[in-house]
Amino acid sequence: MISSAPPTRGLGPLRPLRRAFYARSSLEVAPDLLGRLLVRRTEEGEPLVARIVECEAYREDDPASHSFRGRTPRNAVMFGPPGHLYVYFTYGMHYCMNVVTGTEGAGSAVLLRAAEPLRGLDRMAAARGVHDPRRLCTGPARLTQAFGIARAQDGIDVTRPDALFIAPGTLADASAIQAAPRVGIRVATEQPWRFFVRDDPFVSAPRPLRARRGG
DNA sequence: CGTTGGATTGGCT
DNA sequence: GCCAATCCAACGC
Repeated sequence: MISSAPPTRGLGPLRPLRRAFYARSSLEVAPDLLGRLLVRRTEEGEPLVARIVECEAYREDDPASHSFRGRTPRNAVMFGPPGHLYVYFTYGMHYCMNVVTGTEGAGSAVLLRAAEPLRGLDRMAAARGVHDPRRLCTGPARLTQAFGIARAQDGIDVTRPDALFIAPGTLADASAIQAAPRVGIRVATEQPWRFFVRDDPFVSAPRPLRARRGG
């Protein structure tokens, strides 16, 4: 018996991608995040791990971006150095998380929208209040809630092997990466800056996970 | 200082 | 398909 690990793919090394990974255009970083592993370390237990399957690029010349109208206290982290976490609160109840990209002062980031939970599903379920694996990390606010990310994590450095980072995992096949318009925005809807793994069941649809007749 | 609406989700019709 | 939940940033006066 070599291993008692669950029968998933090997995770590879759980160490952070370096800052150079993030120091590129959000349009380059976003598709390069698909298949990577989001890793959450807390004081207790093994780390939470999920495979990123969907994200969206935002940039400063982009009317849909929080950074479009300049720096404010809320979006300040977006204008800082790459490789930091930008967490924002919205709709009075939800947090969403981005990784800052590009050069310091640019104001670009990638919104993490959905992931396939791989480790620590029980604790994700406890944080979310549901158990269906497809409802744990499928959607930006769900992902953030499952990972215990909130205002306190705004600005943390994701190139450190601390609270939250992204490990190399296995980049999704280029042939499986699909681009489409971003979700939930009212402007710049013509830009295909949402990137996701085609046919992956953990990608969020505009109305995901509703019971479908015969489905 | 008042108003508006949001990079969402879950529940009901 | 529709809408409430529930806070607060952004903006106009």
